[in-house]
Amino acid sequence: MRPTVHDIAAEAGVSLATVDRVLNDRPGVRGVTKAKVEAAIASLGYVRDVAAANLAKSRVYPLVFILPEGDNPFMRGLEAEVRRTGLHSAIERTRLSVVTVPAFDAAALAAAMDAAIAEGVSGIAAVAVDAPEVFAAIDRAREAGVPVVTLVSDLSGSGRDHFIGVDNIAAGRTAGSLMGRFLGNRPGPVAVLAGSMRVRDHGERLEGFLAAMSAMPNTRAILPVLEGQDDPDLSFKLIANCLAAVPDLAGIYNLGAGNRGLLKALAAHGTDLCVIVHELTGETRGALESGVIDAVLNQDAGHEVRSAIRVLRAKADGLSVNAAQERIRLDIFIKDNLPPAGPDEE
Amino acid sequence: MRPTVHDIAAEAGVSLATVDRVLNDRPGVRGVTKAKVEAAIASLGYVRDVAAANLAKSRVYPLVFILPEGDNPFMRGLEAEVRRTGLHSAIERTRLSVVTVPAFDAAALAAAMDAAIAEGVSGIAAVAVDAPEVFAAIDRAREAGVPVVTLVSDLSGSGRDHFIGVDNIAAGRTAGSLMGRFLGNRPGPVAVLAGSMRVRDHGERLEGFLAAMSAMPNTRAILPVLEGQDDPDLSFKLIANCLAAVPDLAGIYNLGAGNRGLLKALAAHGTDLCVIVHELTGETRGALESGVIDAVLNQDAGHEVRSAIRVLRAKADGLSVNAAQERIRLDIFIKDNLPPAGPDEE
DNA sequence: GAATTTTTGATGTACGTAAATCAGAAATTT
DNA sequence: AAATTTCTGATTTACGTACATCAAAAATTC
Repeated sequence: MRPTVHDIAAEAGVSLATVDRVLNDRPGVRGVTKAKVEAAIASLGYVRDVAAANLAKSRVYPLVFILPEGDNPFMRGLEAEVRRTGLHSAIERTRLSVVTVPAFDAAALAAAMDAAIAEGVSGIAAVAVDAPEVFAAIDRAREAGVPVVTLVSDLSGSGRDHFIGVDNIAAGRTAGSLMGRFLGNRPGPVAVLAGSMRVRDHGERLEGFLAAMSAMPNTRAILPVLEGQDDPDLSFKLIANCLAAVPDLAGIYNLGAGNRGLLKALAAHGTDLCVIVHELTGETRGALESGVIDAVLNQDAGHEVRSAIRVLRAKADGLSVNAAQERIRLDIFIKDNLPPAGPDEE
Repeated sequence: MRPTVHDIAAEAGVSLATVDRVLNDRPGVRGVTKAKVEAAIASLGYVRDVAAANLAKSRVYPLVFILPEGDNPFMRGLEAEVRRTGLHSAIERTRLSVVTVPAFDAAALAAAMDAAIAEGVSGIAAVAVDAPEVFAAIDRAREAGVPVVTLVSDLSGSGRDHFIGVDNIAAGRTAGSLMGRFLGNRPGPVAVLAGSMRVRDHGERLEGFLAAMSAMPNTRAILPVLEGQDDPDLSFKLIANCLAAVPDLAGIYNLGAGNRGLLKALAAHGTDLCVIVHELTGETRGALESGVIDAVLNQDAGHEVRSAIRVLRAKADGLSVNAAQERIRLDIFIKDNLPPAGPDEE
């Protein structure tokens, strides 16, 4: 049986009220007495029963997810995952809400964060935009005692409590390594399609990709990066032009979100290219199964949402987080280890 | 504010006691009344507050993990993970214990299960051995109302409530696909090292591997399976002999646990072979980083333990499980996406 | 040493549910 | 219609913690 506050009171030879004062940092306890109580806590190995405490406080945890607007399939999947999780998490005294803001709009993100703080949420998860306004908003959250985690795109150097997402440099390296090995000694250059180089994730992925490709035994030309702005039509045009202009093209790495345009261009082409992309969706899954795509790198939206909730709740309670458990892994999917289709793949 | 039992009583026009009888399936409620209460539950969207319920029941969940003895690194990692998790999970009213039994000993496993049932545990997680005794023991657990999940090695067709582990056929296929693609058009046969073909996992991995290899564009000879009994010395001898006898060997797939012997033989050889193995440990991590091993397929022990706990608790409470969340993924590691070393890698 | 302040104890209520008891009402049987 | 059985209500205690109040004790100040 785990010790309770009563056991501590008995062990320390004080009253329950005093134990309560020590446990909850209430004033009116002499240093000597406080030390006695703390010794009893330590010797009995007391751990507060969070469930009972929350019940007594009738505490709920309103958490806000701030996500970019637009038709980025990954973000929409993330949103769907939050909503789905929200249905089941009332049980755990958590109330989730989603706010969307224009993509890459630092001012809007900062405003949304301030609104959440004003509403008195107990935690914020946001896809960070790299701008001073956002740093400042995070600092304000910190002052207000509201924990903040960055989602998918980090903001290291800011006051954020935790980052939930993959290591994008490693993701790029992984793509480069697979591309190099899959191509072997087959000649021909490789094209890279990105959304925009102004986004930190994309920059990091490219960096890793180039590093891994240049470490391969046989050197291979990498064409200048195509920036498709994650727009299907523009991506289609860029890739179609590239396929026409570079007949000996050996592979394509899409490190951004615009897979739809890429796949459309490949369909018109008839492909024996090595194609590696990010994010497992219904479309990329189909292309993987049919052999158009060779590998998909993925971060699991469900895991990210659940991890964000666990971390924010732990931070709100002042508890520590299990770093190993909260690490988001980079999944490599080839057609042989595809998981059964989930509900969030369109 | 979420509705409580009091709200339901008011809504249904019955007393609190009656609501309690309906909620907990206690006898003494007429069909009409029961229907009224259930209607109220549905219309108010009542969900039982599990935390409060557990508090009231002062319920704890004693769970048993039954694992094979021996120096199988993966099993020992699993055990360490259970112990580590056990330290933190007292908070969640779960009490974990580990029982080890001789590997592949069906009678011992069945006896351990019966002992756990007799002790009144509220859930059993076991690495299943494929034998009638075990089927019978699972049935006895079922009759006693004790949920059972199989861990790592499944026993489909039995009464087990859930399987926690990877799809081993898909794992074999993945290994085969990677092997084929990494080798490209390089000639030479491939060797397969297993522990024992009498273990179901190993059989399934081989099956998947052979299927994927034969689906590759260029055919390639697969040497007869070497059975190293997961023993370092025997594995070393088998691989050393093979390397000597087959000078043009192109690759090795170890689908079992005996990586130590394999690595020792490779170290003495100086390798440009394509090597794919299972289970990320300190040794395989090092070999991956140094380039001796090309890919490691892994199932995360921490995830499996946490998943087993969640599933057993849900089953014990008669709740449903989130299948997508509980699916154990097959991780593909190459040197570029290695996670930081965890505590369970020796 | 008296007056004051600070510290401590005792006690009660609340959170949402479980579980038990006993009395009374309703339904069923005789 | 009476006796019996089956349901239902009212009430209480408990789980472990939070939080408030008031009185009593101890320490401090004057």
